[in-house]
Amino acid sequence: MGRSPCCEKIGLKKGPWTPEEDQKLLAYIEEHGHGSWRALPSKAGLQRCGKSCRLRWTNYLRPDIKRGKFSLQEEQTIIQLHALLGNRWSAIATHLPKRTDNEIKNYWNTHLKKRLAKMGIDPVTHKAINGTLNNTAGDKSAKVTASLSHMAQWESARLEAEARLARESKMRIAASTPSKLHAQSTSPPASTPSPCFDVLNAWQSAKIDLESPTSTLTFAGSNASMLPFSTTTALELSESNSNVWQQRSDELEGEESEWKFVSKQQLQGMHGKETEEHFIGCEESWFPGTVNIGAGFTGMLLDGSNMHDTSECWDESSNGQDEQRSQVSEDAENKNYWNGIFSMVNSEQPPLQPPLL
DNA sequence: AACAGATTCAACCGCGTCCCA
DNA sequence: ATGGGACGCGGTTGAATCTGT
Repeated sequence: MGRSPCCEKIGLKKGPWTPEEDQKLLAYIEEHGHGSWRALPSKAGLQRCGKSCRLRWTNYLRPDIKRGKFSLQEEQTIIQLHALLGNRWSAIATHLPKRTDNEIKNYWNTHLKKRLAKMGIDPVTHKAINGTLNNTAGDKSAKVTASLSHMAQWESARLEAEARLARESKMRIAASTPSKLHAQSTSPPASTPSPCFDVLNAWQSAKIDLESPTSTLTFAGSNASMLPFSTTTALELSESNSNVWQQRSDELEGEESEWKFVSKQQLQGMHGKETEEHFIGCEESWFPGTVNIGAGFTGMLLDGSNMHDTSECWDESSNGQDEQRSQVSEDAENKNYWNGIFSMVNSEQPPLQPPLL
């Protein structure tokens, strides 16, 4: 019920937008706001249906859209959230500032899904495809995945609800004046970047020692809570395994290769602790030449046990001591991990976006 | 240079949900 | 409680572009 009449039924234009149409739509929304999408086209002098205008605005013309390549962290976040939420693109987009659900969906379908498949990971279930991974990783994967799957099922529903709340809150915020916004005691100071829930930050807050005095990484952004982390794992890897890293780096080219590099670590059971950047205002600031380990959530699903050992990175054989330790602490770590994520979800305001004009 | 196949991504389609009278 | 309008979401399409032969 309630379906809008299609464009062709009322003789409206379809297909690609012309610069003139874009200009009309932009000018109208800048002056009046979009208001009712249904009423907008005639008011703006466009021979389009409201739906088409809304899509054009939300997916392309909106000023707060970041276009261009996805950063490594964005890719990781997408994968992680997809593992939790499935094809809930709008919910995933809630956690990727300046990216649209459509863009994320396209990127998933054209890039990430294929890469995961190539790596032997089922992009739907985020589980290892039988026989495509080495035994160690595969065994761990099955074990850990089984132990986490019920949690994921429960909590994905919860995250969905959180995403919904975030959307609603965003709408309220968009309707509020800046002064009202500022008056809300739970809101962050207007002068600081809006907090953006990031599952990686949650991960870090739950599991990672933030101190990394020897870090060589530099990052944009000033909010300490959003600072990325150069972890001991990353350092150990970049130092003790620098030769190997160099060798591997030589073999790999470009961002995609680096992504593969990270993924291989995950598959081999080596989980570094993420280095991280906050997306807002510092995209592309990660260091191509520095090990940027994003074990991340898919990694957790594949192998949620160890976060300590870096020597396994390029060793085909796993470290038995670490494995034992991992098993002992597995449950506790999983619990900490999930608790960290969901306490972060609960404590964070939804990502704020500039109010629509 | 020309063609074919593959890839990308903006845009469309149709359904579900929300809201209001 | 119900029906209809409006909007948002996820899946799909197809033109444009890229890549390989």
